[in-house]
Amino acid sequence: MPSVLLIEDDAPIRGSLTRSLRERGHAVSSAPTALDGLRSVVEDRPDLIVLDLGLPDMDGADLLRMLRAVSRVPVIVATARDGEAEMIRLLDAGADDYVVKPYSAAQLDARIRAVLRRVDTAPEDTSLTVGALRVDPRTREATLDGAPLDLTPREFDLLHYLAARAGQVVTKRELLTEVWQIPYGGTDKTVDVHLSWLRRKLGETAQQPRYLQTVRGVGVRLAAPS
Amino acid sequence: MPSVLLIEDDAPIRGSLTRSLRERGHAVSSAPTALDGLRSVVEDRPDLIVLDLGLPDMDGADLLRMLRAVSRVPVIVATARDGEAEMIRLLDAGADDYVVKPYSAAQLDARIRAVLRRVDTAPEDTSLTVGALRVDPRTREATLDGAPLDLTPREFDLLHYLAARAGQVVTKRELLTEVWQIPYGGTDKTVDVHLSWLRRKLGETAQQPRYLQTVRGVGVRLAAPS
DNA sequence: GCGAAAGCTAAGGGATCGCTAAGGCCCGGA
DNA sequence: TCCGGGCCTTAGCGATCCCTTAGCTTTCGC
Repeated sequence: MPSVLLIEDDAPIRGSLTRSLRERGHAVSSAPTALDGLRSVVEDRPDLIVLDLGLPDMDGADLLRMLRAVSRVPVIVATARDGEAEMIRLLDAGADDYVVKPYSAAQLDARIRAVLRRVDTAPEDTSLTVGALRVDPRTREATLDGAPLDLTPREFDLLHYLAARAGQVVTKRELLTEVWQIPYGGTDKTVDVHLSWLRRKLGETAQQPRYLQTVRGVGVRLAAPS
Repeated sequence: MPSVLLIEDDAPIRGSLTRSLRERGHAVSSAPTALDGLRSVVEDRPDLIVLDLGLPDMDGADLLRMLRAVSRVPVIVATARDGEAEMIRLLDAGADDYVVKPYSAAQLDARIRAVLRRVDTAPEDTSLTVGALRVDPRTREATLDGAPLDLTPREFDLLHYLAARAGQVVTKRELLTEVWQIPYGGTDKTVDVHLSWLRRKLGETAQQPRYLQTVRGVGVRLAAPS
């Protein structure tokens, strides 16, 4: 279900829109100020933002520029009827669509679906490629030679971390702190076991490595086979 | 010149720190609130952020998390003397250093330089080249004439240590303490054996040295062949 | 030519690593 | 609330690799 963030300072409008959009099948969060909106963008990672202009704490164009700098979330801007000149500026500045106030929930819903459809068909590619191995953190899918790998959460995180550092040797300590989020303590054997499982799913063994090379005494390295 | 962003709500402090840091050779911008700080981060892309806790519009930990989500700018946190518990939390949350209020501009300047130095030297290319020999500690790969050398951990560490001091004579004692991490004790023969193995893998002998030259009575030297 | 330093080979033992299996935790469904 | 399944951790054993030590030989300096 697509999640929508609504940035709107007028509480009654915010409440009724939230309710209406939820009824129409969106997961909706909302924020009354630019600052709360930014925080929500970072923490909740919404799929789309509806941004009402005229916020108390920040100019709409500024906020839009900041949103663009932070992520590529699509933004629908809501503006008053007489602000069409600014509207054009905002579209140029990277807004994906706009609605003119007052607008109905049905109208907004239609715009949201349209924008999401458009964005979905041109998905941004965050995937990493190492040889015939592809790792996409956005969808949390990994494929080898085009065939999907069935990985557990840890296995995926591990593979992704290694793929992001392809060619480099990574110590087990580093993996424990970065992938496992254990700053100290924890045992290397845990990593060993997961590496073993990864190897199996990658169709290789420690004796016949292809992607996952152990560097004895140091750690492990993910690299394309030569 | 490194650019520093100072996020601090107290205007007099902000002013005086800005002036002091400029005198010490930093390009300084400043922001009185979390929101302005975020805007400045996005727009000015500072090299480092000094973040004073106790901002009016946002909790320090939240802001730090947002900063981290947006970019990897190093952050120095300033806190009151009695906030040490929170300090630890913030360091765990990704702060790079901290200063305790009240602090002098000189002190802050020192911290800034230290953090920038640490960050600058981190992602550098660390590979060493001696003649046709290349040693990269990051990937732990060594090549000779482009062909990879299959080295054991100790052999690699030994070669790397010598390559970092190419042309210099290094004693076996020094190698035992620095490469083997044995401050005292240990026998030179151990080093001899490893040097022998290294020679073999480098395709040379003690009689016909190319890179690895023994200086009788003193130690060994790694140098490009003439 | 002698002694000390260095080179090299071989072998034993220790550390690391690979993999399997078992136990426990968490979460979702009944 | 109980149950079941998936997933992670821990434990253990076997295998492999690598480092050290020992011993002999060679080389160098005097």
